[in-house]
Amino acid sequence: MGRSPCCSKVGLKRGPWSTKEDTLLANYIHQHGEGQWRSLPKQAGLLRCGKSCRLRWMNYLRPGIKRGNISEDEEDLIVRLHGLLGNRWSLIAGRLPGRTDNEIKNYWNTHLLKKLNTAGINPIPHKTLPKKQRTKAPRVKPTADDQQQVNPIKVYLPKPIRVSSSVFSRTQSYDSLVSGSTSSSEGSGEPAEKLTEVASYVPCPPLFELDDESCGGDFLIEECIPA
DNA sequence: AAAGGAGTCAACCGCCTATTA
DNA sequence: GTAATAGGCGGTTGACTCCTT
Repeated sequence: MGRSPCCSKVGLKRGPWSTKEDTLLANYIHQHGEGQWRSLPKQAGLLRCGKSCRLRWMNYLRPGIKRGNISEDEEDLIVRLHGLLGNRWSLIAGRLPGRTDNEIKNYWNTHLLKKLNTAGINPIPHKTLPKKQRTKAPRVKPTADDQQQVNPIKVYLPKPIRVSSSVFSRTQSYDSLVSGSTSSSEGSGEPAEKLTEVASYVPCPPLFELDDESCGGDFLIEECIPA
């Protein structure tokens, strides 16, 4: 079967959004709510593809979006979550209120990858997620009743690994690890030693390496990552 | 001051999955 | 059961800005 294009590109505007377009989109969504992205541009009077409208709303116009100034805590959380989830940017973004998947993805590619590489850390501690396991939540909006009954999304995690507090403390930021300014490595100046210590930071072994039997039970991601 | 390189990030592309007809 | 459609996602691109020479 042929895939129809998401929209006819003839006559549609591309590139950066003007403030007028932003206003039109935001006003329309405030009045009618999100969704119906295909028909939205026409009804809102925008010469844009529906996907483009959705992206603009999700990454820029949506209320509550924080922009820039990713804090050390957030950075730390991104690295931890990436270690667990890999390039599942939308999932990672879901754990960082006000942050978008696009922003996190950009931040990872421009800042964190470099930082990790500099520190000699393999930024891909997990295996690529098998395509089969790419699951999504049902698109139907749950009712209030459903939300009470619905099971939280479970993520299979291996058993937690105890890492000696001499390697790093819970309060130690990722930055301090990468920069090597830990008290334990201070002054040692031994690159190999530092590398080993930092490698221990990777919070869990590869997430999807384990089959169901060897998994050792399911854990909620909340148990591993502080909200 | 100008040119070129590097860094950043908004937006696009194409694929995948879920839903609907 | 199958095809079409819609929404969502991750990867990539390219325009813009900043920095260095």
